[in-house]
Amino acid sequence: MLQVAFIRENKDHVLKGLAKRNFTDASKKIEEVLTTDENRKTIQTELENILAESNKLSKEIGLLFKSGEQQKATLLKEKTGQLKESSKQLNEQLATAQNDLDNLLYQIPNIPNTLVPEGKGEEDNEEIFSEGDIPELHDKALPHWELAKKYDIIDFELGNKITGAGFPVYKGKGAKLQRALINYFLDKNTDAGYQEVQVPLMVNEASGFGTGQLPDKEGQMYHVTGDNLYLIPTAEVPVTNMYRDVLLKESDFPILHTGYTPCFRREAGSYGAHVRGLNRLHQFDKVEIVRIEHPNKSYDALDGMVNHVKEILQELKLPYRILRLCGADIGFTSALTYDFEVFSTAQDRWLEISSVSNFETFQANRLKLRFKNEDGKSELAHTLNGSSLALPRVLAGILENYQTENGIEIPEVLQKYTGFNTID
RNA sequence: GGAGAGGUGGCCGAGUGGUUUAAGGCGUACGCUUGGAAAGCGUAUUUAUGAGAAAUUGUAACAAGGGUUCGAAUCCCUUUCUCUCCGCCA
Repeated sequence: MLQVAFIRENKDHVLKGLAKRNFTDASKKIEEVLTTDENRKTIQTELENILAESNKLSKEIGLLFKSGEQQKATLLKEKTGQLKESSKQLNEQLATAQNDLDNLLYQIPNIPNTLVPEGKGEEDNEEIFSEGDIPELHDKALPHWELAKKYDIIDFELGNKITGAGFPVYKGKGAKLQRALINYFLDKNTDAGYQEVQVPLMVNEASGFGTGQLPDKEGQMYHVTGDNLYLIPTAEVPVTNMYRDVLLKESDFPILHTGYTPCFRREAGSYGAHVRGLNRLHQFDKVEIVRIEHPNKSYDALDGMVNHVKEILQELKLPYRILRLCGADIGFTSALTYDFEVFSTAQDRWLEISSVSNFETFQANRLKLRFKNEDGKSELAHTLNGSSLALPRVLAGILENYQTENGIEIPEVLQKYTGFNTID
């Protein structure tokens, strides 16, 4: 969530940013925010004056009682009674104004970085890099869901029976390949300085709110109503929330974490060929990297994360490209996002396998994640995160791109983790 | 899940209705002292937000939320977390 002070002081910049996102009625919304905030301030000042007055009187009454001047005290009591009445009213008004303001602010997305291209949809995302040869597959090449069946390594029907669509069962070498990928990713990340953490897979409301899933996007998460908890849609939520309500020192930067978790997403409304096989699941595994950075360093950190993910894909020898998401496609909370897509040769399409973003202070403001700067003042930190990587689509990419007529080769870098070189 | 006891500042710990943002201690910072260090002495040491050029100052916060009262860390209610005992359990 943006800070009102920021909106007030950078109105033009905010409006331009919202225009890039094709945000409708931006200037109307922003005006509404500002007037609501002014209103809130006026009420608050008035309330505080009344409270100051009544605090003063209360002290006097206390002194009068002590010195036995009951009558005078009783007189003053009547006065405070009136003050109390008006402070009650003002309090209600203040709560309403604050609530109105919050509701407005929740609707306003993060302001995109200047690098973010204009655009109307995902077709306007800017490809900034691509690498890896797209293999020439043999005539009988199959999409991964058929390979999975042929070699009996992923069973989608079994998942349907146990839970429902989107909850596959990985078997034998499929399960082992998945575990190998997780270990490989975690090792790469910890080697690069990210501290490994294991975090809860369910979070409370405050955490969902902190990273921006709540209040608007609760439909994407599974809600455990009995205990009012949510299954995490990504490790970003619990990992970033480790730093909710935290006041850091400058020397604490940079903070780097990596964590492996299953992720749960309802994906309501998705259907068709795009959700076939491993393309889109309700439960999937992901290794995440999260950084908390000084505002001056966050864009260097973002580049560092992009390069890190690049290195992993190079080692896996998968054909991939990097997109800089345009204003229409970038997430609500992000200021700049790079998507990594791996080419799924047998499907002839790109699959998103990582999304690396800088949220600047957008999450930190909600999280109350601050640090003491050189002047001794507290300032919001920057939060960043990215996938390194999302497992199912990497798996799909490997199965499809590494298939031969005799079986599926295992990328060399993974062989020491799997203990086998082919699936056949 | 049942019964009981608790939650106070960076930490320990006092405080059961009235100049208490909160004694005392520890820690930390600065100064004095010292050849240097320790000890000692002195000073400082929460956050958010409003006003002010600044010194300063208003308001709020003693787990969270609500209530009683002129006045709440202190009394009442709800929620939550921790500890002890019992139950269940990988």
